[in-house]
Amino acid sequence: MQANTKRSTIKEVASAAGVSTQTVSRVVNGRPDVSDETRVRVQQIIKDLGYRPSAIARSLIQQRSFTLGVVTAGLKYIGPSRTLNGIASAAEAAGYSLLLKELAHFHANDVIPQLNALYAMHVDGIIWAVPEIGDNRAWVNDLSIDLPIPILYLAMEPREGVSVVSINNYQGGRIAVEHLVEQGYRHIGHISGPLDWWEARQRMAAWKDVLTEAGIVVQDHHQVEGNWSSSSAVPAFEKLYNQYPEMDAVFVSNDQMALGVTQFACQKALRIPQDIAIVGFDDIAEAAYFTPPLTTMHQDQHELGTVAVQEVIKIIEANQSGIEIEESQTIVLTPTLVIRESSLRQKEVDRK
Amino acid sequence: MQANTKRSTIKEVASAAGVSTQTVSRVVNGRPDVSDETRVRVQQIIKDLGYRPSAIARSLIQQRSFTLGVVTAGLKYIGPSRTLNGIASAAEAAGYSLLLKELAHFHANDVIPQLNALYAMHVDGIIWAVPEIGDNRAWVNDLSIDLPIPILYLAMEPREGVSVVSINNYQGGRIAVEHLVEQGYRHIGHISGPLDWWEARQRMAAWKDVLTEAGIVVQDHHQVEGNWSSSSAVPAFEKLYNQYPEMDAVFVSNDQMALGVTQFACQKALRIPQDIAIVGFDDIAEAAYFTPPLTTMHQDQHELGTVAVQEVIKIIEANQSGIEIEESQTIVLTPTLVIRESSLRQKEVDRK
DNA sequence: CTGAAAGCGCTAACAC
DNA sequence: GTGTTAGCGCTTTCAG
Repeated sequence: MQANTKRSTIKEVASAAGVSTQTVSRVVNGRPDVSDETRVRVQQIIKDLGYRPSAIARSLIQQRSFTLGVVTAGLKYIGPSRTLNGIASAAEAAGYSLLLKELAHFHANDVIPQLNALYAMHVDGIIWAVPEIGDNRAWVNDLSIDLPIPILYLAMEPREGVSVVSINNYQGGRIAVEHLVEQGYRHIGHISGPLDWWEARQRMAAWKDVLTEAGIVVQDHHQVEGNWSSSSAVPAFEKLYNQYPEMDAVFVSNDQMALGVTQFACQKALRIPQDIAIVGFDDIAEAAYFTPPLTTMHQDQHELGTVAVQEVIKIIEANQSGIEIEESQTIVLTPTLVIRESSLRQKEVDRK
Repeated sequence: MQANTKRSTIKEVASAAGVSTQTVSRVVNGRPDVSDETRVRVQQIIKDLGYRPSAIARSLIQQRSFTLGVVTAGLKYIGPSRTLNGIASAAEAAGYSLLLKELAHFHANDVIPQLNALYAMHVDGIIWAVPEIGDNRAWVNDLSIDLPIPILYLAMEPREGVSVVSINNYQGGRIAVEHLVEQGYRHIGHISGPLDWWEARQRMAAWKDVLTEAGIVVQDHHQVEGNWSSSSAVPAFEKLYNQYPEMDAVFVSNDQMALGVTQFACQKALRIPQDIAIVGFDDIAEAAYFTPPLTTMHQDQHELGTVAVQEVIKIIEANQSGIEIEESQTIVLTPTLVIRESSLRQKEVDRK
């Protein structure tokens, strides 16, 4: 039992045990070249003194911290949190600690201080998990902030010379809209996310392409922009419905907005999916319990995080052992369609 | 522009500038006792070499890291994420970094390694943000893991000799149920969270107490246990409804479960709130867009996090300047009622 | 205003 | 098996 006052050092353990600090170090690190007798004695003293080795002193000398830096934003939303969850569990499994920085805003482009702060803490690698918005990626190719450690980018448009792990939003959008087309819908509107978001543009582009390929003419007034929130979707859908009254289905760029659409439709006595079919994106936990349950694109943000961790660590280990590996890898995960009631062409029997 | 290869040191800067490392240190730390000429020259060289001071070397010598350890669990749920969000923004504002550990399970009680890992990284304080479940707090009073740094506990039953920042779940439960009683409901059921959770027990106790005080007899079959998820609420509510058919209102221990209840009610053609009123707990972003919009207890988990950070830092700074402060403070935040349609006694006019 | 020496807590490399 | 020496990158202390 140690006193709750100060950190005990390897030196104190050494002198209490009557050995050198070196021997204590060997015991702590489980090296084989210590006699059993010594080992046991030292271990006992370590316990008695409540000695806990200093990881940062070790980092300093080994030039290796077994720590990963993570820069994120918008943790109050479930998407970024699920990704962080994946990062945290993979890091834990790999024996790495996590140093977390959250940007105050998604748009923040004063990123240099964040990067420097992480580097100052000797992180072995960095995962940049802030979504790509507007020009907040302009700095990526700025060599002046080049760090001697790997940086892995999440949820970003793949780029030359940069490691990226991403979800294929374009493909996801295609699958969603193709599903609606297959169900027989021909007047398919779109509520997009904010169009300065790369992900929103990808999903919208897919919507356009699939319809065009199906021989359906896409016009500007078939689409309205939301801001990802349920509240934004209510006026957005109202506007869309007014300017596109033939609309019989809508691809909504995330589930929160789909919820807003659902509420509005309910108020206007529009039946889902008989009068208007809905497909969302994300597959949040609540989607299965909307009224009616929401068809949506499931994206595995948890896995996005775990893959990211595995990739940085792969690069770190490779650098460590001097192996040259291809610098910039790009990994893309594809979302999957989860079909629920909100998008199903009803059979005659279903119409009461 | 430095080469993307290795960390440059204070020594390199010093010799390149023709000064001592001491002088470089003074420049880096903005000390006044350097001539302007020297300062400018050194700053230029720092830039040229891409020198970034090592925070861990500094931590080692100053015995102070300006880093907080955070232990959390369940980041895939929105509650813990919102708290982490609050922690992160407050830490950023105070100039502290965050070292994050996520427990694989809520129940994990092998906490010593987590604590030790954080301490090994020289964190200045720890925020324990894992909910209190079963006996996963048994270790709190175990002196053998006493650390020489402050630990602040979140969302835990207040205890002697321990600093706690918590949300008053009992009070929140009372407010929720009192609202239903005021609306005129007399047959109020309860779907609780898992009863090994302290928070679930608190809310349930409040439900019992308020009804009893109102002269309403509470019986065992008026309550059913869920597991916080929407899916658990469907069979839970079905069972509750069968065994308590007079029930005209239900206090559900979180919003996800309230959503499950909503869906089931809708399928059974039970109208909300005419046939069954619902009050939830949490005020998740989606709650305002349920059909009908959900009355719920808003708990400010973001603030829970910011307050926690401010408290640990207060203790840290006090210890630092040798001031003795009362060791164990308890701060309790109270949730607020957000009234929406799901709980309103309808006027005649509202009934079509 | 600037520098030299010592050392934070630990481990690599080498001796014995 | 175990100890000694040196030093990771920085700051504190004390001289000048």
